Amino acid sequence: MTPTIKDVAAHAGFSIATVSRAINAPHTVNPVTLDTVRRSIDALDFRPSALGRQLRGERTRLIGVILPTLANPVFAECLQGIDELAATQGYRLMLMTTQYDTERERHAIETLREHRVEGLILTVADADTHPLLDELDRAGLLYVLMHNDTVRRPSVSVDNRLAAYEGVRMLIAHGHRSILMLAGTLAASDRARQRHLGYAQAMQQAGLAPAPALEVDFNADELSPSVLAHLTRGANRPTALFCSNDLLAMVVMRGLRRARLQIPHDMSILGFDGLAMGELLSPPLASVCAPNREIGCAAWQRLLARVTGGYETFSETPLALTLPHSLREGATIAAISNRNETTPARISVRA
Amino acid sequence: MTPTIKDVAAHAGFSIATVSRAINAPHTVNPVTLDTVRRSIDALDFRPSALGRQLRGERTRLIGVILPTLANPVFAECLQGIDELAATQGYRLMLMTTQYDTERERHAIETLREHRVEGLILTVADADTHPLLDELDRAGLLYVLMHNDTVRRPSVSVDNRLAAYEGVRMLIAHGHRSILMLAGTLAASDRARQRHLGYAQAMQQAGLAPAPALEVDFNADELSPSVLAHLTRGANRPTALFCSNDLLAMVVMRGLRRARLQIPHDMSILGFDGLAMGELLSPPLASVCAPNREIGCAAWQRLLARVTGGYETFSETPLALTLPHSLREGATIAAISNRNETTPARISVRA
DNA sequence: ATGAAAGCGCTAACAG
DNA sequence: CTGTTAGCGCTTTCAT
Repeated sequence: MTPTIKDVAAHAGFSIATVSRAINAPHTVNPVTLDTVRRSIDALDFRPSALGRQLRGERTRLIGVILPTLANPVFAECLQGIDELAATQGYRLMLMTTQYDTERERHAIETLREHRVEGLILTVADADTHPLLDELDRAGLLYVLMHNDTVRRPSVSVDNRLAAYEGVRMLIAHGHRSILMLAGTLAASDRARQRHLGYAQAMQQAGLAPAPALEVDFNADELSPSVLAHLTRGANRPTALFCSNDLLAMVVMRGLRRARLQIPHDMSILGFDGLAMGELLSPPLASVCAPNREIGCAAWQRLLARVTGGYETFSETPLALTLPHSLREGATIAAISNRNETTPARISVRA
Repeated sequence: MTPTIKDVAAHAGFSIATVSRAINAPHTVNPVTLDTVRRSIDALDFRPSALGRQLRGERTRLIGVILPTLANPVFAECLQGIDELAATQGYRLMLMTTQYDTERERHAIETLREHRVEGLILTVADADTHPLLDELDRAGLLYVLMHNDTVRRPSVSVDNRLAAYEGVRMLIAHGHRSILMLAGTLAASDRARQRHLGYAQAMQQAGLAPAPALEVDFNADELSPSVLAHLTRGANRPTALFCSNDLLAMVVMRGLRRARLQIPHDMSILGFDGLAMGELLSPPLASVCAPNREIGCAAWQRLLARVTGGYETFSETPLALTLPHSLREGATIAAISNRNETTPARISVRA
């Protein structure tokens, strides 16, 4: 069906070796021959099989990418960065998503290894304790994590703790004293932990009491009554919410609006991720921003350096590469008077 | 480095054929042998090379996916659908993005063909006149388009013309008479054309004058003065905008807000795509919704049917599969009194 | 400058 | 039930 190098050789009247050379090292073959061969290649619409090549040579120029989901633009943004560089440098991407499911993670890694990918770029729930990553280490398969917050493994991320700390300090600077952190239900992730740590530190430093993260079901249409109760009831109801990611922040805002709360008048909102889309919201979402696309690019570059560089196993740069974060003030944060947080917050012009 | 079937054979003391059988047809080998072989496989951490397999067998179980960009969630949503089914059915995805660049499209197709993908799922700017697709037809490489609106090629989409028609009718039903369509600058796409057609039909049918689509730069931070002039100036300024996609709608809304226009009070907005995220906006974005995820799923199923089914070249179902669209009323549309469109619109409770 | 031949990792006849 | 062998499409010595 599909023509092979043999067909070309026969058509051109040369050996397959010559055809191979004509393709891979044109200068080593007689110009006239070269021309003939090329004509045959065109005539047959021949396309060298990557399979055959890869089997022969060592390099597959294939990189595996494993992401939790594409429903969250954070990962789509990272992937954009990766894809851009991959395309430039002649590498192919094999993509698999896991929905944070360990079984699917295992399966993805397995599949990708069977395809002899030269390396892996991935995001997992919790990197430190992930057995599959230990396995990769043992097997010597190169990988770089994105977003995972760990010093034990090759990774690219922001300083989640510090970033969250600064974000919450900003809330405090705006006069908020009762601040709650919200997280998704599956949020046993390393970065969610770090973000909560930063939240807690900022609170304590201001002499405020940090609370455990409140879990919110991402997919529910409405906020659950119990969550809503937490957010609205009496005495020391929170005036600001720190959401562990932007998508969650958006879901929460919708829930609050449906419950007739106004943002930021009745509740200030701070997200995390810095989704490009957040800026398009009304009001623009305040967020602790990670450079998602750049994280993807950096992960790619680190991986490629190791893949091509070869042997500098460690001792090079630190395992964890930390990229700078930034604060997007947005307009979902209102300053409030410090007088009395139990009454509905008042709008301040300073916001 | 990586162990091969030979290593396993040597380690187990059997031939490579037996090892191969132990893997692919366990029931055909002696249980004791099987056990030994499996032990060796584990001991060596052997993983059969997909390369070797593919080279031998006909099937690569590899599908290429070519998307314009992942920055627009429309495509990420489609990809989710594809990926879900691919994972279930044991296929691998090779992903490439093009940024609507023809050269990159060519390159992506080329690369994917070299990898002997069994089929292609893709979205291009304009399917009807796309020379590369003709080439695919000629070469007999199976493909299915997503979102492209054409009857000439295998595709899955909504009826863009009809959907847009209904959307604009909805605007008209809300009392709007001066309605403008906005499109992205690179919007020479087949679906943008169909959507404009639907817009024009709805307008004409209501005795209103359709205007050419107004081009808006997607990436600019602010709306250009000339665009803004179109939207706000005097006599018959539009009271509603039909945006050719949701992302554009969001950008436009930001621009309008910066220009101190209120939505929907001063301007009603209707998007197209039905991004999941649109529901999270405030106000929730009215949109003509395509079932993006399902489009991905359907494209996958059609492709796989052809890939595995084999020979029913045509005569089966029609080339273009049209999935049902829906209207999401959202809250970016206000009803206006029909009296006098030249004065600022008034809020109506009916919205 | 070109060709013959080996071999990459694997599967599939075909023998035994 | 197991082994031998050929060959998938290609690159790469090694001769010529």
